[in-house]
Amino acid sequence: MAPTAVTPVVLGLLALGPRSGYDIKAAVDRSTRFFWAASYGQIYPELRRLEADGLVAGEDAPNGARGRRVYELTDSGRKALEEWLLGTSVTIEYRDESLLRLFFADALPREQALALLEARQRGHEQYLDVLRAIDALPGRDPDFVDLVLRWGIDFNDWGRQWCEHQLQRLRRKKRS
Amino acid sequence: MAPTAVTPVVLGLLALGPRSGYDIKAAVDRSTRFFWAASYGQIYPELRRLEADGLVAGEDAPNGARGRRVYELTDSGRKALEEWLLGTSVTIEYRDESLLRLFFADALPREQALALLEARQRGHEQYLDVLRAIDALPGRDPDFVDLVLRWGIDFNDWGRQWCEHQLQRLRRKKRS
DNA sequence: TAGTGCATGTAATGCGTTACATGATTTC
DNA sequence: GAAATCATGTAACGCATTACATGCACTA
Repeated sequence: MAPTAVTPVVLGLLALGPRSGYDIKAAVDRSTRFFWAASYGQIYPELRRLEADGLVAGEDAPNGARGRRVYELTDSGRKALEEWLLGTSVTIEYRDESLLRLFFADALPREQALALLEARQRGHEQYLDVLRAIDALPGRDPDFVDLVLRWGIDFNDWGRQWCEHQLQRLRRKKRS
Repeated sequence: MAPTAVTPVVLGLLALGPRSGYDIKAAVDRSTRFFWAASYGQIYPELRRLEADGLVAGEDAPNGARGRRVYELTDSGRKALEEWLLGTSVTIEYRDESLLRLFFADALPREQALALLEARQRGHEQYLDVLRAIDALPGRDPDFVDLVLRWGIDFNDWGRQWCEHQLQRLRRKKRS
């Protein structure tokens, strides 16, 4: 089966340990969703496809009468993950409404345009709060999982400062 | 009509001057596509919707026998743009395969994992080249158009340095 | 016992890209 | 005369989200 956008997340998360579809969705919402989202509508069908292809192995692991199916990576699954990790595809999709507003902000009176920059700065600050709260959670993550969290924190901190700096620059420019 | 993702781009670009659908697509590909893409399949139907709603006015402006329809913003179109500019929606969608790779890089031998960071750094460098070439193009842009281009350049420059710095840190850590 | 969380799954919907069709004009 | 660019437009396809349905288990 041709891999889809959700394939690497499922394989990658299963590489960190066996999980159910529900668990995978929960892990995504805690971690990769900031740069790679996935929904139930993708995860469950994908797990069945991957099992049919022998990349993951599912096993029923009910809690009492409540059904539950836990998947783990097979050897070919691990190999497929490593191949993807070493691959060269570079999908980047970015949609940022705040940047789009800034881009068209010349249509506004100067003060309102600058307020958009301030709003963007606050957005970074709020994001920082969220990520720092995740960072403060107990338990240590593998090195590269932690590295990516650090990226999120550093990026938003940079973005916050960038907005501040540009605000100063543009206010100076206005006066001159 | 309820506004869609493509509505603000069309209104915003028309605020910078009258354009055809083709022109809009070309402008998007030169500018907003980095953070807000749009395709013909969105732009042409949207122009007809906006005209039906009175937000833009189209006029046939053929080049010889070759058909061409140029649109300009009406007063209510400008008002709709300003409303969106002052709105509070904050759509952010981000899909970055390079970050996803890093996130799962613990599954690789250390050296190969670090190579992923190096690859990300090169990605930033290439992006920088593209944006700096755009920046070097003759003609000056409105302040905030220029600000967003500056953001792209500064962000990639920051990202490049971040990768470099983390590479050093992780290599040091390995030795200890 | 009511509410929340665990757990699986799918149908409907919406959105956006890709690819194609058509044809004129300009440029080399 | 060929190739690239200008210009409009749509149909098909794939992808992803949303929303819903179902029901068990724990906890306050």
